[in-house]
This record gives sequence, structure tokens and C-alpha cells, in this order.
Amino acid sequence: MVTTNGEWDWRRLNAIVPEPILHRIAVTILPKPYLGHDRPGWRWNENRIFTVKSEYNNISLPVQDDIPDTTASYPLCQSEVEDMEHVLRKCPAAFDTWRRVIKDELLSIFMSLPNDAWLLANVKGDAAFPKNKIHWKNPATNFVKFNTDGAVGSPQNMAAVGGVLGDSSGRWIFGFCRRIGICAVLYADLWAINDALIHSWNLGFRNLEIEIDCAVALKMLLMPIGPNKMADKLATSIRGDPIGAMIYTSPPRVVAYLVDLDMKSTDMSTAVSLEMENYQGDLNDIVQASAAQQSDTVPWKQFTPDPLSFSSSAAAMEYHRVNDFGDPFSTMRDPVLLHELNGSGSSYFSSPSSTNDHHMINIEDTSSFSTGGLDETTSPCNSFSRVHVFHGHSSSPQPVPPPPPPSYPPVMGAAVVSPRGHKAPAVLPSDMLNVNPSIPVQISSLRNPGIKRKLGKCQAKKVVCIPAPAAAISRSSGEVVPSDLWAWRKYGQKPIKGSPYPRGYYRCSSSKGCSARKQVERSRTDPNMLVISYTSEHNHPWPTQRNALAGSTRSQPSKANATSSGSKVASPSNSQPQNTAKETSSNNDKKSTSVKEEIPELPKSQQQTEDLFADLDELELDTDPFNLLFGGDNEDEMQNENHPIDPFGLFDYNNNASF
DNA sequence: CGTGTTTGACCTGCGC
DNA sequence: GCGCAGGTCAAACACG
Ligand SMILES: [Zn+2]
Repeated sequence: MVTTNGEWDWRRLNAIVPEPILHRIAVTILPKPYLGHDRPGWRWNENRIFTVKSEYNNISLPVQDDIPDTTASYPLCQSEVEDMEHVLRKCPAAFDTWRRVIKDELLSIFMSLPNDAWLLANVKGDAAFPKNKIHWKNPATNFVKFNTDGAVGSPQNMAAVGGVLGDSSGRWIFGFCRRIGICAVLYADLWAINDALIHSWNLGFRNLEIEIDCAVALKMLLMPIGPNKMADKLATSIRGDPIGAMIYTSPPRVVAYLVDLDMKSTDMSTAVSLEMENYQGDLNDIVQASAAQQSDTVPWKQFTPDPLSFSSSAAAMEYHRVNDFGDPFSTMRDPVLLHELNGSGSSYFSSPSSTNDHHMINIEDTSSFSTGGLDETTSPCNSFSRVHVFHGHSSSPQPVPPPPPPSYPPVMGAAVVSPRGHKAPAVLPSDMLNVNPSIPVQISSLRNPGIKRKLGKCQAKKVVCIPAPAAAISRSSGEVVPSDLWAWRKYGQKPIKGSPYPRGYYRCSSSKGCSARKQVERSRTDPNMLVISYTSEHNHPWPTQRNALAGSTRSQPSKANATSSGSKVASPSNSQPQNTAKETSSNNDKKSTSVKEEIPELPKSQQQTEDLFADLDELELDTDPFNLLFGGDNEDEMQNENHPIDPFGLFDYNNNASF
């Protein structure tokens, strides 16, 4: 079940192990040479050696096991008291949350309220206890800070991790997210920290502050290092191939908007703080989107990870360069295309893009695909086209050139981590970062300006390749084109010769005189990829108010069934009911109310494998424990308080690679 | 009623 | 000029 490389043999596992188990296996660390050999141990004793005393303690005291179950919720503390009050209030873990949320001067009163009054105050969102906002706190000068988070979603405990890297002035540097499989929140948090450390290392940052929101994970990481300590085991061994990784080296859509505000603002401090306050929610979105979206990248289905990247900074670009040879994820088996788009700030497509990377891709069947505007030579989408890089404007601390990967056995357990809200900057000496050079990522930002673009009328056309949202694919019919900050209105759909998938035509609907257009179609060579072609520029800023959802068609016109056979525009999906995907997300709140655009569906045969992940999109709803805690009250509060324009209320994150 | 999609008809450019 | 293919228009329809 393990390959010669010491990794899970997904081909064999896939044949005999049910999918839920595969998800759990995915987050299970295989023995590594530098971690020592696995050996059986007595779980009830700290040194893993069986003693009668330990067994007596085990059977006589209801003490929680110190190794969290990978499927159940982890024990927040070792307290024997497990009544409601303890769980909600007095448990150190719960208290830590309240301490961060409730204003300091009211905390003692809040915690001493009688149970019913306390509950009532929470349920009603009592104004007597205004909640703190959780702020981004900039790291110390010359430091960068990684804000990491792990989330576990409702179906099957599918977990995802994400992180956002910012510099001491609050600028976005980098972000990532990926789905890791099935595990507990604690494991997800640890994975997130692991990923953050690796990314930081590869970006060349050595003065790193990590902020996590999981006190238990922090506690584990700070445990003394010992051969049999759980902290050592976990902190030094949580690593492995990413399942589906998304890398953001420039702010995704929404954050980019705030970065744009930042650039236009004369009050830098205000703008920056606005920007960073959104990182919190954005991170959640990233994590959740990762869980929901990247389901086609699980290792047992597709033996390659699936990173996406949005580059803005020199540091990030350097990262890509570095990743060509030194990244811990470099064992990814398939080359990854880095599709690069010119642009700056909000104007992602402000200049003609001719920087497609043809160094690492295989262009298949070019001739048959290049029948229209979406010429394959201008849209290098194929099965390897997974990475997109956007040049942004945000500056970042110049990273030191990444040294060669350290030799084993470095120890990560000593990394200084601060719980969210605590300022505990710490230097991570290079030898404390454990980077596994056997798992590099093949991401490249090589430019090839020599590629000539075939343009219709000397009109700049920018082509983006993005992975189609898996959740949408899984549905039996209508799919969802990932929305971006712009409002698009579909005005046509045509079958394209040589491609089984029709092309959708969209124009900007937020401004009447705007000539911006976009075309969306599936890549013929990789149906999991969407080719989005943008034409013309918007002549207006981003819409700050989303149009009403009215008009979003949820069913076909009745005559479609009768006439589709003879229709010149008949598409393979038109006769299918198209309501499932939309209605699934329609019960979500503001995050999913953006305009959805229908895109051609996959053939039935390809849908079947995707159906296994049909429920993953529900991860978007309930994975944020913070929202669960406050029932959305806090979200409204945040919007009203400090966000003159709240992109999170306008745009969803079904896919954040759509610009 | 405003906004959006669907879809047949129409327009345009291109090759022959 | 003709046919083809891609792009656009706009009427009909859907939805809240
Ligand atoms: Zn526009």
C-alpha cells in the first residue's frame, strides 16, 4: 500500500478501500526515515510503555486520551467536568475564545453570569457585551506573519487548510489553501501550520510569526521535544503530498479589491487595516472554498496535486522560481502550468497577455481546438493547466534567497506560534524549519513573450484557465461559473466546432456603456478546466452593489425540450434540469448570492466520479466555528462597523481563481 | 417590474 | 456569391 517513494499507493488503495477511508488515509502520515521507526505503544501511558498503573488509571478515570481521534472532535481540555457550562464557558479552550471576543472590561462579568442569562445574552447578541473584532495585528518589523487556519466541514469531516501571509506593514504577500482529507480540526490546524512553515521557507522568509486560532494545537507545538511525545510526533511529521493546493501569491478577488482601495487611498493606515481585517474572513473563505472546490484533486483520483497560484509580489514570483527545484512539493508527478496574466492591482487584464508558459505543458490536439477565439495557442489549457499567476502591485519584504533545504532531522516542534490575538513574534532559525525536499512543487513562472496571440480585431484578449468548480461539476446538470468581481450577463451560447462543449458569451451588466466581454467554455483537452476569455476593459470601477438575484433562471423554458433537437444552438446540457447547483447554494447567506453563470456540463461518464463529492459544496456553509458560535450576528456586526464596502457580502468564493 | 437566461435569428468575416 | 463558423441580438421566458 506504500510506494517505493514512501507514499501511499493510491492506485492500489483506490481499488479496495472505500472513499471515506481514503480521505482518512490521506491525512495519515506515513513513517519517514527522519522520524524514526513506528513501533507499537501503550497509548494510556505517556512513554507508551505498558504499566499496570497506567491501565488502572485508564479504566478507573475517565481521562481523555491525549491522542485525538482523527474523526471525532478533539478533546478541548483534560477536564473531567463535561457539563454544558464547562463546554460553553469554563473550558479553557472556550474561555480563550470568549477572551478574544468579549471586550476585556466586560469579560469577568460575562463569565460570571448565571447560565440562563449568559445563554440569553449570547442568543440575543446582547448589546451589553459588545464583541471585539478580531484584528489582524501586524508582525514586528522585519517579520512576516502567517495567519493559518484549518476547517472541517460537515460531510464526512472533510478538512481543509489555508493561510495568509502578510508583512509588517499589513500587506498581502501570499496565501494558500488546500484540502487535506478527513481529520479532526486539530489535525487540520496542524496541517495548516505545517504548510505555512513550508511556504514561508520556500518564500525565503526566516523571520516568521505564525498566528493560529487553535489553542490545543499551540499547546502541542510547544510541548517539550521528546522521542515519544505526541507533540514531537505530530509537529515533526505532519507533512505529505498536498491533495489539492491553491496558492495565492496575490490577494484573491476580494482581497485584491481591498488592495486596490489601498492603492487609491491617501490614508494608508486606514486602508491597510481595512485590508487586513478582511484577511480573517477571507482566510476562512479560502479554506472553505478549498474544501468545496478542489475535490477533483484527491490523490486517489488524480495522481497530482492541483495548486492554483496568484502572484503579486517579487517574493511570490521568487517562490515560483524556487519551486522549480527546491520546493517540498516537487514530487508532484505532473508538470503544472503556470498561466501568467499581466496586470496590476485591480486591473488584472490591463495589458495584453502574452506570457503563457509553454515550457511545461503539453498541448494536445491544438489544431482541432483552435477554431475560434479561444485558440489553444492563446489558452494553454490542458490537463496540466492548474496554476495561474497574477502580477499584482503589493510590495513585500524582500525575502532572503532561499538556502538549500536543511538536512534531516530538523525539528518543527519548537516553532514559536502565537494564538490569534497574542503577539508573540519569534524568529524561526532556518534549521528549525523542516522542509522535505522530496516533495517539491513544480510551479514555474517562466515567461514566453514570443508566443504570438491570434486576436480578432487587434483586440486584447486575455485567456484564463481555471479548474471548473468540482461541486458544480458533480451536479447532474447546470454548473456554476466561478464569479468574479464583475457582474456578467449571458447573452449567447454557441456550440463550438471541434469541442463537445458550448461556449457561453457574457457581457458586463453593471454598466451600460461597458464593452467588457467574456467567454466561458470547457477546455476540450481537459474538461475539468474552464477557459475564460476576456475581451475589452471595463470602463468603470468594480460594482459595489450586487444586482438583485432576480432573473437567475432556474429552469429551462418549456419549449427547450420540444425544439432542442433541431436547434442550431443545441447544447448537450440544455435539456437537463438546471436547478440543483443553484438551489444548493441559495440557502447560503451573502457569500453565495453572487451571480451564477451556467457553463457547459461534463458528459455523464465524467460526472460519475465527481458525484462522490457532490456534498462537498456544503462545506462552505458551516465550517466556520466562529459563525456557528454567533449565528451570523458577528458577521453583520463586522460589516456594519468597518466595511464601507463589503465584498464578502457580494461575492462568493466558490472559486477564487476566476479573475 | 427589474434583472437575468435561453435560444432562434441574424450579422460578420473568411476561405473557396 | 456561397457556405461555414463564430459572435451578437432580442424576444420570450424565469425569478423574486
Ligand atoms: Zn464593465
